[in-house]
Amino acid sequence: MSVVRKTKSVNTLTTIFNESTSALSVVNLVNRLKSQMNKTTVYRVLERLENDGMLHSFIGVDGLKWYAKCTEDEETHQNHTHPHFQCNDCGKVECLDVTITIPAIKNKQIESANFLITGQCENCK
Amino acid sequence: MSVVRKTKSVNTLTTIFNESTSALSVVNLVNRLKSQMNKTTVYRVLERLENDGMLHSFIGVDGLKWYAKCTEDEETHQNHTHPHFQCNDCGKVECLDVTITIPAIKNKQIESANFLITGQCENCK
DNA sequence: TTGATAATGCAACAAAGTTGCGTTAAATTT
DNA sequence: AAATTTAACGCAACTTTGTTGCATTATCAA
Ligand SMILES: [Mn+2]
Ligand SMILES: [Mn+2]
Ligand SMILES: [Zn+2]
Ligand SMILES: [Zn+2]
Repeated sequence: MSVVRKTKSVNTLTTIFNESTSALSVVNLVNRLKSQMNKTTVYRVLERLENDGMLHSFIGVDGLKWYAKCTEDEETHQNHTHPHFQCNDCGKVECLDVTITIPAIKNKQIESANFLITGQCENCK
Repeated sequence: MSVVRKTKSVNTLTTIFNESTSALSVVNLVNRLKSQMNKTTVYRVLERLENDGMLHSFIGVDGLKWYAKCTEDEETHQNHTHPHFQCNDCGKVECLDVTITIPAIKNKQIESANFLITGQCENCK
């Protein structure tokens, strides 16, 4: 349990992620919350929410950090290995509910996998 | 043809990649070549070598940019979609010669895919 | 050897993310 | 309800990665 106090910042970010269907970049959040909280706070709250299992993070094509809400299944079973999709046209990033099977790689111990698929989303293709 | 002059910097970096079996991060290259060339030059030469099809790049787990030599097959057929492996213990990054099949994702047009698998390499597991 | 210009060095900059520390405000105790 | 504790915050300064503009250098071909 990383978040021990329900602060205004925690509530704001929790609400944003609960109301969003897509992933959100830290840069985006820092910008739109500029008047409400400090950028350091954004980084720290997101980190805590991830530790709590509410959010998960990944790196986008541009190298920026993105966060998305975990599904109930993920929160309980820590099954966080799903691919992400980033639209090259509108920039939207989403979690994909598909399973990608990783072949066994000889002499290597696999711990986690990050899949990032890019292309055109439903609105842009 | 992006590289039109065989400069000392181009030769240095070409040799490094020809002699390396693993991928190399730009940060690493900038550091070890500090006495030989400017960091701007490192960035620019790598960009040109990638445009020429000799190297390909990808983003590591840490968000840093990595480069690796393309295989002959990749140089000719532009078949650059292979996974990469990053060792969590020693930090080594390699290209993996395995095929990962991306399932069709409805309502989305897939353009490219980045796969990054992390774990322990042969030396560290 | 000379001339055109691709490539480099350098310094300044931009953007993402981190750190330290004093202050504020949640939550708990009295 | 007031006092206490300390998690969380704001702010400023900093670090790191990567980029840009421009003067200078060195490659290559005429
Ligand atoms: Mn996701
Ligand atoms: Mn590769
Ligand atoms: Zn789109
Ligand atoms: Zn290793």
